[in-house]
Amino acid sequence: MGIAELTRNAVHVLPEGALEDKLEAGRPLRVKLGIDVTAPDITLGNGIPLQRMAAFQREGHVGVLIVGDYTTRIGDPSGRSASRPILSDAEIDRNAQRFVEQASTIIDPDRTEVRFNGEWLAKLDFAEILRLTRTTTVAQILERDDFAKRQRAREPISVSELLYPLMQAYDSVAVEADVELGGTDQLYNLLAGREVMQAYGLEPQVALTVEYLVSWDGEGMSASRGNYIGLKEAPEEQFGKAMRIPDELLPQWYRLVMESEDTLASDPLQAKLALARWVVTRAHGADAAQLAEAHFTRVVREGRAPEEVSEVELPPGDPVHLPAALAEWFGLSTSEARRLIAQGGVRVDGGLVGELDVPRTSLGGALIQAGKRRFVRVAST
RNA sequence: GCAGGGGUUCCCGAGUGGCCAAAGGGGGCGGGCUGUAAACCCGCUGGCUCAGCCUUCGGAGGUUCGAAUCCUCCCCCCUGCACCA
Repeated sequence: MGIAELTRNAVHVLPEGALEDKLEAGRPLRVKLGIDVTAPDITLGNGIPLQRMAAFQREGHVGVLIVGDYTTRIGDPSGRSASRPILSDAEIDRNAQRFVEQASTIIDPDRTEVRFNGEWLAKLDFAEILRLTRTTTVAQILERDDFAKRQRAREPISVSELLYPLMQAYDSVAVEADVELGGTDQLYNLLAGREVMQAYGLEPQVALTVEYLVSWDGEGMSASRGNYIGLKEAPEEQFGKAMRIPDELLPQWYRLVMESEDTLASDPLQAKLALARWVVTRAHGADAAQLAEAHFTRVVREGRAPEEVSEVELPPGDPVHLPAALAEWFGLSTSEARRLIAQGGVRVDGGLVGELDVPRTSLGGALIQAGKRRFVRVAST
């Protein structure tokens, strides 16, 4: 146990020796992790630092989960950055609600404080904000790698974005964090938190960053990029997406996600199946994992229809104009549906479709397939 | 404020009067193959009951038989200068 487990998969634990000192004090440490509310899902990527939080909790420490509702509400006023859409209050609240539920697949909810940063940020008046801004300099903030890159690339940086690290740092002041967790991309923000805490007369937090989980597209997993597995996503989705990662990423996923020391089985398919099973099991339990795997085997590997297929109604008219019907059933545009048919991607009861207009009688009760894994059953007349 | 450079289809990015629904790449989708929703190969990728029609190139007008491409005004971004409590 002890420190090795707490810092598993860590990249930075700064400053050196500080964590040890805090642990020696013997009191429960407050371990902070902030999460954005821009997307409704917490991802397997967020799971990596959450797993560290869980490790601290097992040692008797307290997790402090910060929901960035206020930071999200403010958004990015440049209006240019699509990566930070401004959400409505209702959406933010709904997302925040789901967060705790999702995070609880990893952390111990009984040893977790959930705090919304609007709780303190909303109360700051201008004078206090100025006090906060005096703790740092523009040069320091621009040092941060992504700002530096955008400067070089001559991309816009709004002033409010420069304030983000300070807001996050202030969170640490508000909750009196002992340790702040984050991906390696967060290193700057975590260190900024130290300086600001010090300026506010608090003992600065320890910055603990963990490796960033790389997704199937080779990019860091993030909700805004869409390349993620949600911690509470449907079992079949989780399973399929896990099977989607390239073989080369398996060792990293084993280490970061499963925290497994296993040298991988020589058979990458088996290794990946085991990973997929593991992910679904943690989120939904072993039974769900088994069902998800059965679904995967049946639909993806064997190319058969799933056991459960949702039922749809036939549109009026005879013959039935298939592009319009498919568009309706599968949420496509009729043009997409046409292409799908033209490319041999549509089957009715297993038979390839060539015609755009099909007699009504041939569709009643039929199994319609669009592509490899989209199925629908037409209600029998 | 002044000067210069920019805003193109989901993203990046070509395109400077007709051959442009717009190159190329990414992503996505479909097909093939397979050990997987890996890898690889091929195709498709604005909409529409589709050999045709309709709507797109920051916005609004205009020139022209014809505009993403030319003109006018406006909005936004970048760089430099000026300003700098």
